[in-house]
Order: sequence, then structure tokens, then C-alpha cells
Amino acid sequence: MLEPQYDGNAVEGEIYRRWEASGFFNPDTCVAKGATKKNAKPFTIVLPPPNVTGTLHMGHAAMLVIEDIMVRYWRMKGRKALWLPGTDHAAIATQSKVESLIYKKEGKNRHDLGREEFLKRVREFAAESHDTIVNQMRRMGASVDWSREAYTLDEARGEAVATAFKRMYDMGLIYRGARIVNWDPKMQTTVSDDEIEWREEKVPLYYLQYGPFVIATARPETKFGDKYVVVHPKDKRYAKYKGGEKLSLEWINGPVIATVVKDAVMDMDFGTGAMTITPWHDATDFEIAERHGLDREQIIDERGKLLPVAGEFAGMKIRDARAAIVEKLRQKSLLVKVEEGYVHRIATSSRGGGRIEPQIKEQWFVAVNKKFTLEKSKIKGIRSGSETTLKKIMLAAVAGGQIEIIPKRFEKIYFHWIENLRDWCISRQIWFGHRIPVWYHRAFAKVSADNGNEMIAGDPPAGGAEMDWAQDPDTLDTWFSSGLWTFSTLGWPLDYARSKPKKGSDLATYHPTDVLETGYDILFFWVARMILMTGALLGDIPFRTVYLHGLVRDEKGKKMSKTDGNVIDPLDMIRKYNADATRLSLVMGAAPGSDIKLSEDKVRGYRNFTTKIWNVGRFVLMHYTPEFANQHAVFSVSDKKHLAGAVKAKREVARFIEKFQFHRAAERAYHYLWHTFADKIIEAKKEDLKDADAKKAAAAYHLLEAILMECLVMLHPFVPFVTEALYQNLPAGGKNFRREREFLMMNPWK
RNA sequence: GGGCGCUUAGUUCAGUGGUAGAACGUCUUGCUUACACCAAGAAGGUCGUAGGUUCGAUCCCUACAGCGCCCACCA
Repeated sequence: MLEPQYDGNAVEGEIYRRWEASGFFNPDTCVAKGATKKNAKPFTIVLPPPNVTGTLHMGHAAMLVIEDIMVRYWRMKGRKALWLPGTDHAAIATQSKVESLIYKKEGKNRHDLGREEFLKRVREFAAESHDTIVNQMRRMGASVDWSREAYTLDEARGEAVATAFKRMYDMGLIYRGARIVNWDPKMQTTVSDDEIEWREEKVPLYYLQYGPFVIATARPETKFGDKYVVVHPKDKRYAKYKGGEKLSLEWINGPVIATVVKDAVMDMDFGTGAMTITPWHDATDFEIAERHGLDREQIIDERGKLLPVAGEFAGMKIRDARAAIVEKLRQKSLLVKVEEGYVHRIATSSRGGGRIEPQIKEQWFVAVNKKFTLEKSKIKGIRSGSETTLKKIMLAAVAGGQIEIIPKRFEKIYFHWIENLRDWCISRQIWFGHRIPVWYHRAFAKVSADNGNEMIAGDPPAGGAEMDWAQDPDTLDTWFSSGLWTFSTLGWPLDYARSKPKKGSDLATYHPTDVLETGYDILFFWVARMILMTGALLGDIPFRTVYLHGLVRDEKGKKMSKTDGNVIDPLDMIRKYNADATRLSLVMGAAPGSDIKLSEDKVRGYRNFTTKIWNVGRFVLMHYTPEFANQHAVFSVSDKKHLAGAVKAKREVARFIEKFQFHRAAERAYHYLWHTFADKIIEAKKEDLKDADAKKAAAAYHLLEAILMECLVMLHPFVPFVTEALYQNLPAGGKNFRREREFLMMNPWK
């Protein structure tokens, strides 16, 4: 006899072990064992690889649950279901985490340790995180195919990255150039536009006399070298100054020759409508300089200190220099007025936390607006062999309806983002990551991207004078390797001779993938870049549907964070309640794209539901007697109605799953089991079960058993453990034997 | 500055052009041999505000308010 209380923790580990050992998580094994048809349609999800920066949080748990629901459902539906797991090295995030750990413990920075030793430490940390994460995934019940597990920084992915880099370089899509980048003086690396977090700060706005102009600035400490004054071409106040006109005037460190520039970016209503520019340290200024072919000069060095151009202020940290500079301006009567409380937005690195100082640097870029020829295209609206751009590919894939984003409103956001997209800076000055596959020859002091003799991209130089070649010291943005994830995990490029993958290969079978399920917060970071990379390299889409889930917040709607102490740990919830309850709490009430509010009460509530499922099953099993085994069940009209009702509920659950309405699917199943099956049907049949008439009792029993089976099937994707545990207890033998398969997991969803 | 979303029972949220739904919570009653992590039942909402379309709107349209999010080159 089963215990009335279902103890998930006592059975989940063993159930998972048996599932895993059976090999059924691997679609090839399903086919080999005859559980899935050989020619079955595939269903593929590649897991968004969690960062190896520690442990899984509720957001990961939500992701695992939603994906597991889909994969379990489609597997039961007979599809060749592949859910491919992996982890992400998360370059900057991991490196910065390890750096701070080492600094706290040993007071050393990465340069003290050296590249090799430091990388060894990062790798150790990453390996440890990996093990933790993988165990957590098992605890959640994720039915991933471990035999295909990948890591964004392993050998196969390295091969993919190098190949991708080389190809895109040859296509003219990757170039090296001096461009303004977001420089993080703290981490000593560039940071992409999307990795920036903006903070508002109230600062004084200084009005400075610049010859006949008055200019407004929040950053007087960058103004030393300014020799261009910009106004709007239509600004009547400055109509008497012609573009290109030179003026001699007194400035911070003495007289300068200033040139008037007219550009329409100017906002005539802001300040005085005139400003000077510092192209080396400001993106807007850089663009103005580009447009008009102006000189640029570096004012601030990579550590955030002023360069000799600052005269007496050279060597000072910019932050400390401001007051002194303002004082000097005042003494020279160049300070017209100060407006307090001006709200200024400052950029910080979302990964490293440092304050961004834009710099012009030699970096590697992916050109998003450059025309190139796409040899083979399966993307709607872009013909094979036609000229296109990466931006157009990204737009076409979604605009043509080939990729559907759920919920739909994110498509607009996506388009808007693409329109504003600029060339993607892919090089990082950190050590942990894919080293840029470019070698420079010693004999050429100056590296030029235009001349193939001076550099090799993509392949290490062949033998011989190896000593003469030095590899680029930088590494690639982590999203470069993540962008390849849907196909680098499926055998590309080894499997990708010419333009067509080998028949029967993973790539041919499982790509494009069916669903990419992730949080809406990385729509741009990742989803857009996968579309870009897959378009450029395969001429195809990476996935057909993008399902975006919301952020998991605390019960008050606040973001969970360690500093606020409101973090709910998925493992805690599993230990305290069980895995199924934790899973349900992340699905129920969670509409696509909207944030999920989670509280421990909610988990407890669904733990109660798992107990209910257990007791429903227990009740049915309790009334089983061996005589029933061969008893033919005669169902009355109302019995048939009940059974049809269960089938109907199951069909509705299926429809909701297929429409990506997991919250509604779960609710439907929940409600059917509890309020129809348990409250109505079982209650009504209790009398019959006690009846002395064996036939009547058998019919009642078989009805309940039949409905229980339907319930277990429709609930399984949501609560796989408790349903599997019950299934394993169902009676075997006799013609009413309903346990058709070794596992409920492989039971067909008819 | 531009865009998007949300506003429905105490709470968290579903939902639909035709007299309002769930879960949790609350209250009442029951230790009826599946389950007290339970059962039976009850209370509780003019579906943000103001207009409009319609035979009829919580659902469609317009405006407004509050909250939240995203994007952006106001120095």
C-alpha cells in the first residue's frame, strides 16, 4: 500500500536516473527501441545555455519547465524530440566573477597571475559551476539528451567559431577598424552597446565661453582639445558663421583655432544650441567627426587618466580633475554660468560594473549594413545569390513570417531594435573566451585588414616560421559563439561540406530548430544574433518560433536579488516541497512574455496538488483486485460520457500546449483532475466500488483506471515525477493492462 | 523624445462582442476507511476614468490617469 503523503524527494532521484539510463531522452534511442517511428517528424529545442557563473536561479527553472513541457508533450505525441543541453562560458561575466573571487581571497589581479594561470583558475571555476548546474537541471526533471551536451567553449564549438569567423571575414562581413567603442576602464575591455546599463545622475551643467559662442557641457574635463564648434545649419542665431569658418579664441590651456561645423543632429532648443565636440570620447561626436572628416584626439587614457594634452592636469583621474578644471575656467572668465541639477545619463557596464568611457580603438566588427552576396538562401524574401545585408536578413526572417515571435508584440520591439542597430563590436580585451582566430606576421608592424599577406583570419598559419606569427591577444564577444548555438551544437561545420549537410546528420534532421524558448531580456543579445549568424552562414533561419517567457519576480513584483534578500532558490523549493510543485508554480498564471510573481505559498499550493494527484491514483489502486484483471468492463452511457470528458480535457490541454498557452494547459489539467475526476466522478463511483456485484465493481474500477490514465498522460508534461511514480505502480497483466510502456514518459499521447 | 505593455474578487492572475472566472486567502460546517497538503458550502467585483461604435462591451475605437518596461546621438 502506498503512503498517503507523496514524498517527491524520496522518488524523484531514482525516477530521473531510470529515465536517463533508459536512453529515451535521446531521440535516436527512441527510434532504435521502436518507441518512436523512424520517419517521425523531429521536434527540436536547443537549450539556451546557462552561464557557468554559479548556480541556476528561478529564471532558469522557468525556462527548463516550459521547454520540458513542450519536449515531453511532443515526445509522447510521437515526434522525434530532441532537447539539446549545454552551458555558456559567458566570457566577461565569468572572468569578472573569478577575478573578484581571486581578488577577495588572495588580493591578486589577473595580471599578477598571468594569462595561463588565470585561465586555469577560470576553467576550474567554470567546471565546478557546470557540475552544479547540470545537477540542478536533473533535479528539475529536464528531459534533455545528455549525450549531446555542448559547451560554448569546447573544442567542437571552437571549430565552429573559427570557421564562422573565417567565412564571415572572407564574405567581407567581419572587419577590423578604428571605431568608437564602449571602454570599461575597470575591466580593461570593450563592452557591446547592449551590455550597457544606463544610470541617471544629477550633475551641474556648465556654460562655457568658447570664442563668440557659449557652449553647454556636463563634462568640462574632456574639453581640452576641442577645436570644433557645432551648430544646426538652420539656426538663425549662428547664421553669420559659415560652416568651415575658422576662429581664433582663448581656451582652457591657451589659444586655439576653432572651426565651425554645421550638423543637423543639433537640438536648437538645448542649451545655447552650440557645442564643441570630443570625437575620441563620445559616440555622437565621433559620428559628427566621421561625417565631416574632422580630426580626433585622445584626451583620456585607457585607465581613465588625462593625457598630456591636458597640460597641467595630465595624469589626473578624470573624476578628480573636474573641480580643478572648473576652477581654472572660472579664473580665466570662461565659465559663464552653472546650472545645477541637470539630469545626465551615465553608462556603466552591466557585467563588470565599471563606468564606461568611450574610446576610439582598433577592434573587430561585424558589418550589419554592408552589402554582400548570399549564395544560398532559404530565407523568405531573399533570393539565393542576391545581394543583401545582415540587417535585411534579420528583418526578412521575421517580417516574412518564417519566424514567429510569441507574444507578437515583441516583433515590433525587434524591428525597432534592428533599425537602430550599428556594427557589432565583437572583440574583447579579456582572456576568457574564444581567442580571435587571426595571426599577425612579425615582419609587418602595421596590420591592415585589406592586405591578406599581413594577416590570416580563421586558420592558424601553416608550419614553418611559426615564431613569426602572433595571434591576436583579444577574445570574442560571448554572443559570437552563442549566435552559432543552434547549429554549432548539431555538427556544424564538420558536417557541413559545401552547402548541404549530410543526409541523416543531426544538422539535416534537426535544423532549423522548432522553438527557441528564452527570457525576453535577451531577445536582442541573443535571439537577434542567432538570426544574424544563421542567415549569414547557413542562409537559413535558426528556429521557427521564438517563445519568450517573463522574468520571475518575488511576490511583490520586485526583481529577485541577493542584496534584497528576496531570492527564492529552486533547489530549496524542491527540497522543501517537490520538483513537480516547483515546476507548476512557474507555469501557472504565467502568460507568455509577462513576468511571473512567485511566492513560497504558491509552491506550497501546488505541492498540495501533487498530493492530490497521488491520492487519486492511490484511491484507484486501492480498489484494484486481481479478479478485475480479466473482467470485461461494460460502461454505461454516463460512464462513457465521463470517459469522453477526460479525453476532451486532454485534447484541450494538447491544443493549449500547441498554441504555447502553457498556463492555460496546466490549469485545464489541474482543474479536470481535481474538480471533475476527484470531486465528481470518483465520489459518484464510490458506491459502485463497494457493490457486491463483481461486474458493477469491475466496471467502476475500470472506468476510474481509464480516466486515471488519461489524467496521468495529460499531466505528465507538467508534473512528470508524481505521474511517473504512479504509473510505475499501475497493475500489470490481464487484458485490461494499461501500462503499455516501460515509462509514462514514453506512453503515446493519443 | 519615441514606442510598448498593464490596470478584472483581499492577493496573484486567466478570459470572452451577449446577464463575470480560477488559484491562493477569508468565513461556516465536517477527523464520512484516497487525500485535513482534505471535503461540503459561503461571502467577496458597477472588469482604472470619461466618451464613442453596437440591439448589446470587461472585451472594439478615442482621450485621460496611474504603474511598469524597452528604445534613443539633448551636448
